[in-house]
Amino acid sequence: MSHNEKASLKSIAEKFGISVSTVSRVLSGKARQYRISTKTEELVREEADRLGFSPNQIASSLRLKRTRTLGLLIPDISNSFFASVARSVEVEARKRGYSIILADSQENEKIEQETIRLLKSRNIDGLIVAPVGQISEHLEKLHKGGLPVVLLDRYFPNTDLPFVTSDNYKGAFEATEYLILKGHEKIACVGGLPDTSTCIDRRKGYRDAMEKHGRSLDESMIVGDDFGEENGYIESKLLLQRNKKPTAIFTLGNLNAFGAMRAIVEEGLSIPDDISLISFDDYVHSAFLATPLTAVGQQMEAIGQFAVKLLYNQLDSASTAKSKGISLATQFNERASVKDLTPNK
Amino acid sequence: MSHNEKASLKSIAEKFGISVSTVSRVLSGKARQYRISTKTEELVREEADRLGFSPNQIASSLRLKRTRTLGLLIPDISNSFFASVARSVEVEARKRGYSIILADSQENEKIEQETIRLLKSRNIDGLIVAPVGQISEHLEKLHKGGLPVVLLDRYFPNTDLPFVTSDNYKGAFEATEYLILKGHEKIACVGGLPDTSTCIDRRKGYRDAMEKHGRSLDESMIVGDDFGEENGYIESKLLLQRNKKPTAIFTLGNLNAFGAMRAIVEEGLSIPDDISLISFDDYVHSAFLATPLTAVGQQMEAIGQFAVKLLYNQLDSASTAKSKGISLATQFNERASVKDLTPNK
DNA sequence: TTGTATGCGTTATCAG
DNA sequence: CTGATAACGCATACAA
Repeated sequence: MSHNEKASLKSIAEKFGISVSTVSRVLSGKARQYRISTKTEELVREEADRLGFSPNQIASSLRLKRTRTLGLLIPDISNSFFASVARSVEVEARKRGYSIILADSQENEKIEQETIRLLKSRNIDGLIVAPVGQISEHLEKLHKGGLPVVLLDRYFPNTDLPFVTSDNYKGAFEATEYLILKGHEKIACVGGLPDTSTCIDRRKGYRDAMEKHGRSLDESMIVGDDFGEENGYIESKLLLQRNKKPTAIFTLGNLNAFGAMRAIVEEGLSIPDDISLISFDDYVHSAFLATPLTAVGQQMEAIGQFAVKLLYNQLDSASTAKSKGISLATQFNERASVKDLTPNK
Repeated sequence: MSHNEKASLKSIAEKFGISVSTVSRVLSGKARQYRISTKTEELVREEADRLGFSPNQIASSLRLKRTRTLGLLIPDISNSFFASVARSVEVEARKRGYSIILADSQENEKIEQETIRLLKSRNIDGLIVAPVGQISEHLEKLHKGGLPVVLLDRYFPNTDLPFVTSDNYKGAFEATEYLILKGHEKIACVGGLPDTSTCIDRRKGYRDAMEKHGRSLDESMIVGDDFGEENGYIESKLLLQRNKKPTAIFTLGNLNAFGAMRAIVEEGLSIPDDISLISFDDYVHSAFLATPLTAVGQQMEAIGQFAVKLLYNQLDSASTAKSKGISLATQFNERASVKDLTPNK
């Protein structure tokens, strides 16, 4: 039956004694435009269906200089936040006929740079990237070189690279204010990679909330080197062993929060009785944690969709929309990890 | 400076008045083999570096009929199990010079089939797939058509498609036996998509453990339609409202477990005092759950690595290794979600 | 309504 | 040691 060498426009054309162009036109939906006879069109269509044939995208890409492929470069796809965003990106991209080449930079700048080069050599039409470091040159160069780029989660303030992120400032501000209104004075801010926009904005939200409410700003309460669990653990542990412990910890990322929990448990303390905890990044199953965690949720699905949309605006030359960047609202999910220290009225 | 049209073998060749072939040879590391003069080689190398140029993979792919691209088709990349496996696959594949086109079938057979077609038209060199349904024809056809395929997580017993999965039978057997040894009689088995190998094997493990220990096998205690949270919730809820409630629930997947927890909480019961819970699939942060969850862990990273390795065996024509399938050991993680019902000695 | 011819950028073959 | 050339499969300008 199907012992053909390998289907192609040519093989189909030969089978019916017609030309490759005709087959190409039919299969790329241009039968109308070229006024191909219904008979011919049918013939080709049926044969293609029978063979399960679709034109070779590689050849097409070479010819059209367009691969309909997007690069998605993520620091850690096993992190639930990024996994959710990635899913959204993939689904949204496929809707528009684009495939996703996934790459994991493993939170490593060098891998990020190498991978970008790799992706470029694969002729992606656009790149969605959650950058690892604070260096933006390589991305700006790409962008200026004509490759559509959209930043995810983190952005670079001094560039015009479009981005999609949450309103990190406001989310952090609200979380901190919530703690303050619950009567907390000594609030620690734990975790985050210091030079990333996410960390900077969240810390600023924290600071401004403290100031607004006249809380003294103890800089030694703002600690953290990255978004990892280990860092949350270490910094929390140190904080908890001080003379003047904080009464609340605000972690800047979901992994930081789990590290903090580990430290808290290890110190024999409990949440929220001994110490309150709030985290940026909500967790799918936060409600089932030992103490249901109060957290700042992000709109992962929307982030992914916007990223694709912003990229699409750049891909579609007709589009005039030149969005610079988008901040999405966060959601404050109050659960049970914060103790109310205000005197009962 | 770099206001070149677009770098290519040709543009570089012209710049130095040499031939495209020579440039190609240098840049594909065949300078030695073709005994290119050191001078020429240097020249080309430097220029390529200066431009950050790598040969166009699309053109190369067309010529070589090999894309160095693998398809990774997953039912839900936002599920932490698959996210971890995906990360491992991507890292392992990149090590070997392969890129990953990620596709999410959204637990939908139709999307799976369409996507496979899409991936094929993109000329992937191999496919790693965690199939949604119980239909294997499309995959067998692919495989017989010469496309290397490796199944992930689930396999089809009556085919010779190579697979990587956990030892689901043994993991489930151990979990069930553990419950029995803790004195449980009425043990429910909740969740799982009935016709998948994972579900079948896990249920068989459950059944055999029950039988081995002379427990009556109440078929109405084996319930579930899929691996989702909602199904875990519904089935658990129904079980808990029976006259003769189970004293323990064994869920067949991580999402099922969260559904079960939700039902348990909603019924005003507590784990493990009122009901014990064990789940297949461990959870990164199971230890921090309200009741630290006893669970059967899988080796996500190894699964991903093996998948790539098995695929690689097929890609590498020189290889004789024709592995049929691999089962990886599970790990039983005892925590605190199971109550000991045995009389104190 | 259809066909012919060209080129996309690369690699392999063959020829020097 | 190097070069010219053909071919990979497709899409389009041009021709009929």
